[in-house]
Amino acid sequence: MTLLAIDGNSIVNRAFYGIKMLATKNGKFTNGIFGFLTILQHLREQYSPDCIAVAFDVHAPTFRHKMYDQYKAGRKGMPPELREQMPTLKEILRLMGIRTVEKEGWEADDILGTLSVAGFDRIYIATGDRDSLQLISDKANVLLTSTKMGTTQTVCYDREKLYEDYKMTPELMIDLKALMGDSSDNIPGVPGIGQKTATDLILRYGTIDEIFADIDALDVTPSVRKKLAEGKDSAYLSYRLGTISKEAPIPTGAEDYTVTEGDPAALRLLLADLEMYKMIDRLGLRDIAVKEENTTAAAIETIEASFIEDCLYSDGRAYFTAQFENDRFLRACFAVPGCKVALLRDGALFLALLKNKEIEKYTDASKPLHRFALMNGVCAENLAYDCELAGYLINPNASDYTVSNAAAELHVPTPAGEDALAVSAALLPVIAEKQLARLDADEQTPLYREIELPLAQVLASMELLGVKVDKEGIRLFGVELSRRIDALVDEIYEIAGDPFNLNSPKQLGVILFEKLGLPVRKKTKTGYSTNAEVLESLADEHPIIDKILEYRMLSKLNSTYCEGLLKVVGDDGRIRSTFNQTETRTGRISSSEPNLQNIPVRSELGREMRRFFIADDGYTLCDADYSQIELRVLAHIANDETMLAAFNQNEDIHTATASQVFGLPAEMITPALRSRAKAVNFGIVYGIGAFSLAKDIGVSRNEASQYIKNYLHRFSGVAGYMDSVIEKAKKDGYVDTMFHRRRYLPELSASNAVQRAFGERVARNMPIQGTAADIIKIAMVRVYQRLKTEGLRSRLILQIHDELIVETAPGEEDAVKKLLSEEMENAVQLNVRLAADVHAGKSWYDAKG
DNA sequence: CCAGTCACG
DNA sequence: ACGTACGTGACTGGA
Repeated sequence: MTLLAIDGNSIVNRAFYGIKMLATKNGKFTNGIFGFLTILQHLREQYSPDCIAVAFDVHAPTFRHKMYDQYKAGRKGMPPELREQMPTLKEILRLMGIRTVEKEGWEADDILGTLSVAGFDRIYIATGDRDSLQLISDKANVLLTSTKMGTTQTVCYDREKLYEDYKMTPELMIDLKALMGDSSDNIPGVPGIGQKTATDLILRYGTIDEIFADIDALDVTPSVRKKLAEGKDSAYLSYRLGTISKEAPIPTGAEDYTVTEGDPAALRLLLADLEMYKMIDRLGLRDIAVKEENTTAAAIETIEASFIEDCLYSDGRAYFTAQFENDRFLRACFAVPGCKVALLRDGALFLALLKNKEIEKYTDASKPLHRFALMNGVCAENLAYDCELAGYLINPNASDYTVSNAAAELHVPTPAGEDALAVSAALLPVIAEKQLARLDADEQTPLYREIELPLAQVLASMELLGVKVDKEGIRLFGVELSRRIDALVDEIYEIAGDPFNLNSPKQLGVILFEKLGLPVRKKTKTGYSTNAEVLESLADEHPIIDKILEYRMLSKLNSTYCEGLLKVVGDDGRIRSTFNQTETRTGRISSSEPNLQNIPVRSELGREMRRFFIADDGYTLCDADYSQIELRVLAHIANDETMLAAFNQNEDIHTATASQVFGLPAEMITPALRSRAKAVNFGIVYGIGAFSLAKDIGVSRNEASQYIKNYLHRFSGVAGYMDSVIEKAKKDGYVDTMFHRRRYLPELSASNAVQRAFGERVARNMPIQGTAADIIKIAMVRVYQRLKTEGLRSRLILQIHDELIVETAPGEEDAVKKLLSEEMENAVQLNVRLAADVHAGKSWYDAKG
């Protein structure tokens, strides 16, 4: 029989500090539990133990801790974020059929010690605490876990490995500690004797008994001899404190620790409450039927569908999941009454169903359906439900929004079945009902039905259309960049004296800060920081710096934009991106593979890239971007009279801000002052801090702090908003936008001040960024619809957060310009006018003002 | 697979 | 005493 004995406290601590703070949307912290279970599964897979014991310390009340237990006083108490996870962790272990062991007056160490001599053939002791190495024996191994770079690694120690690493036997580890002490455990050892001397003494003389038998006979320096003589009592006290007991009064039989079946159904429920859907999979609980209100989920029966009528549910609606491969239809599964699933393989029939306006459709993800329909020249009609979009609106903090995640979260029994597509389909009727009810309860139905659902079709259309590029132009630009890069590389190697990998911050750091001796301005956790901000501050120190900065810029342009984009140009000369609708925490869309939302513009050379984004023959590009949408949204939400007045009188907002902050009339605001005010405005939107503002505009921290004070004094509406939004966030646990898009903020209840401060900045920013995102989404849907209903051939092809681009057909330019500015400026009625600037041109470069 | 860097709004 | 503005995605080097 094999026993895995785990030091619960030690492992959960490692897990807690090794994994970034995870929390459920209700603000329950879960990272300690998650990390522990990850390590546990790892150990189970690697060592296949028959029996498992998890030992925990019993924590004495705090006063006792301080009064009597002085040797433990140096140990830090558990942070509340971890403490609150402990009862749940123990409950999870119980439901997994794993025994936990704790005994008043005994530490987890002692329990492990006792188990290390129990009647098993092999005992693996898992802990992060090196103390336990003394427990190694012929049948007991110690699995020492450590967290390196976020991942936990375990090293299996037996006698040999211990000797290899420490030149010690397990027994001598206690003697070693008796001499050198352990500050983390408040074990004094012999004062003045460190690891080096202690190891040396033990290697030469053996145990402390042998060392102290005759101190005068030892071949050591007089000072060491003196320290030993004075520290003898302390050494023996330390020996006793450092010896792990093997006599804790706990059960030691194999039958006591055999892993039982536990209660998988309850375990699945509990893990679902903790939103640990990946863990449910990893523990093989995905298909555990959850018993709820006497309903036991039945197994799925699959039938073939030959007619649309075969595909409908009892309410006449269609609930289905579909599978595509490169936009080719493979199959669809429809939930039909009686826990049956109808399998449809006929693409033509599926298309007919999609375009049928009478049938209300409920699906896991609608964008692929829109893509399929649009590719075949029709529109998917009457889509009432998209599980991903619903899940995203309910809580956008997750990473995916699958039907099975929703089922786990909502405690919906999962029917048994091999085919994930069929299982998801079978779940849809009940999942849809529950999620739609939740959206309603959270007042998100309009956001869902009028913004997100229609937007899915707009994004599908944009993805299919893509944007035309001048492939040859990009290639030539890349050739020119490569030429300049090669020349720069030669010059840099020449100055540095040796060739090295310029793309490696590590190697560059060695050259700059060791070889050339430049001053170190900032460090990262892995070494010297070499980012642009640091390099710019070193530009006057050495001529190599400017060349490196130029190299960085050119190689970024070449690798990401020239080479990267060339790889994804389609046969028709167009680039097609994916627009992700459930990615960001704020409600923005993101773009990937390739990202078309970060094409260079800020540097003149980078901006050249936009000359290669062009319109089809005879067409032009119409580019419309909102002017200061986030600040306008802020003015509205905060109902700030001063800011509203500035916008409504068409003043330049940064100048107006400068005028308020610096107490000068607008005519006296210099470009430098305006630029500072601009940074203040950005800071306000991001949740401002004096330090960062100071760094950004290069003034003292005090000065920056004064600007912020002035700002909040002059814009009292904004000041009031900043306070009230945080108050609301703390009360409700979430913030929301004008259109009720939500973001939960578990960070706000963190005990760590840095994390809490982050939560507060997010609370200030999300309603602003999110409302702006809502607004442009409304505009996108309307622009798309109007282009269609007005019979125009022009098409919306790109969105860059506050900017829309329409590829405009010959002769439609005036109509499109008018349509864009109308729909963007009138997407919502705020207390402030929304303004959009519209320009047309042959390329994106030309169309952008 | 993560950290560092840098492109965008 | 400590870390430092919101939201993204792509590329590179190196464990």
